[in-house]
Amino acid sequence: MSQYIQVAEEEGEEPMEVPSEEDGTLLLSTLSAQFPGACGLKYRNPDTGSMRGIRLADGRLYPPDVDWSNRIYVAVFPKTENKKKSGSTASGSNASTSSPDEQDGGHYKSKKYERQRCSDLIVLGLPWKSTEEDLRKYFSQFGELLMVQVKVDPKTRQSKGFGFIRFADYDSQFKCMSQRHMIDGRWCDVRIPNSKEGAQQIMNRKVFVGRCTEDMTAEDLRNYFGKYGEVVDVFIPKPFRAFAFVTFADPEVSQNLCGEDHIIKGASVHISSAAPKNYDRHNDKKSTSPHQLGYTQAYPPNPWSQGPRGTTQPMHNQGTPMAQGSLPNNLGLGNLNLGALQFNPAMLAAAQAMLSGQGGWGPVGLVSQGNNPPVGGNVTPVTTTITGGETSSQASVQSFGSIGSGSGGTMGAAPPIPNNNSFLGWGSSQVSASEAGGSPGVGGWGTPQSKPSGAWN
DNA sequence: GTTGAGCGTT
Repeated sequence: MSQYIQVAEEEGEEPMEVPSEEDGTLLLSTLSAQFPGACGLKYRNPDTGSMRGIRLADGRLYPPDVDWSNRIYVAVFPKTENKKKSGSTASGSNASTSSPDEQDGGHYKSKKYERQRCSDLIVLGLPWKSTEEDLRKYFSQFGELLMVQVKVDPKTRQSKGFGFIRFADYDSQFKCMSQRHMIDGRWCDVRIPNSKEGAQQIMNRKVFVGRCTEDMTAEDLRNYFGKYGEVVDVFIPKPFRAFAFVTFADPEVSQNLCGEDHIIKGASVHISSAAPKNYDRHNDKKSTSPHQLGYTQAYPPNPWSQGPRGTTQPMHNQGTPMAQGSLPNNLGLGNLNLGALQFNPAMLAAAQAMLSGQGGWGPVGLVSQGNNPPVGGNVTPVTTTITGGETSSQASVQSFGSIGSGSGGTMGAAPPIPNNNSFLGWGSSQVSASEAGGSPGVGGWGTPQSKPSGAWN
């Protein structure tokens, strides 16, 4: 049965509730949707005083007992991301880049966010009166800022209502983009600027594994590929169709494997890039518009952010982000080497159908698994009010306390999200500073929880 | 001293 599980980013911190599946397991994708980069769960065993790890298999976390009970779990992150643990010392030396799953020091290193570069971010919807100092104060909660700008009219010095920021590290950027922001009483959006479109290094985390044999189970593939990096999903079409999809947490791992042949259970499988789901096999090319490809949705890890020019797609497509634009030749099925007859056309068509059906695209950071959408129906906002110090400016952070389709509902049955920024009343709704501390003025939501001033998770 | 979808005097 489904229940909500309390998870904290670190022990002692305020937990957030994440929904389990009907079978009682917690999808790793559900966890990582709220805790980007998380790769597992643990909790402190009161009997022994030590931390106890939660079983993870095939992208699912299993309750330690008959259910999850009421204990508070702590999200586990790959060592390289656990900056808080490493403290301020030796932060520059990346002694280990391995994820916990990584074995035997292979030549594939899991870089996680290290390879993700920061971009300038545009901040839209700023109050006219907000200054760069205000922005710096507000956005510093997410991490070190390298740049803060508020665009003003050169003559009047009046703010144009938008600005730009840049974080020093991707993790900060990721966190910042994963939510909307209440700044001086207005909801503001942080997005990748249009001018930076295509400059992102979006890489597919999902690989196509061809020439699979029938005796290869998902566990086999997970075990095998686990030595190259953290595997977040394995998908084997049923009935047997001689191929599978393996999704890694790190797109670089996927890319490194592409083109290689590997021996699994005595059979030679071929690994190649999984095609985007909108690949147009009739014209033997992918769709021309990157927006139609879901590309603009692929980058911002903010699942609630609209894409530029209103191209927001429903978020029920699970899947992986895809190299696009900057990596023109690794898309589609053109790189599956038909000429070598490694796969027959029926197999390719079946593979494409699978990708189209279950979705090959998704936002970075929303580790996908199975057919479960990362965003469900009912969403409960958490509003944090942040007082901007002596400037008396007030800002609050909105994140989500729980995501799911509510009691009894399955996430798979969640309705698609409308393709516009009025979803959940955003886009046009603005909340006064006085309202911000209480119920957000966005329609249909339940009672928001409050968090201490300045808190982040 | 007004406005509220957008995209950056370098």
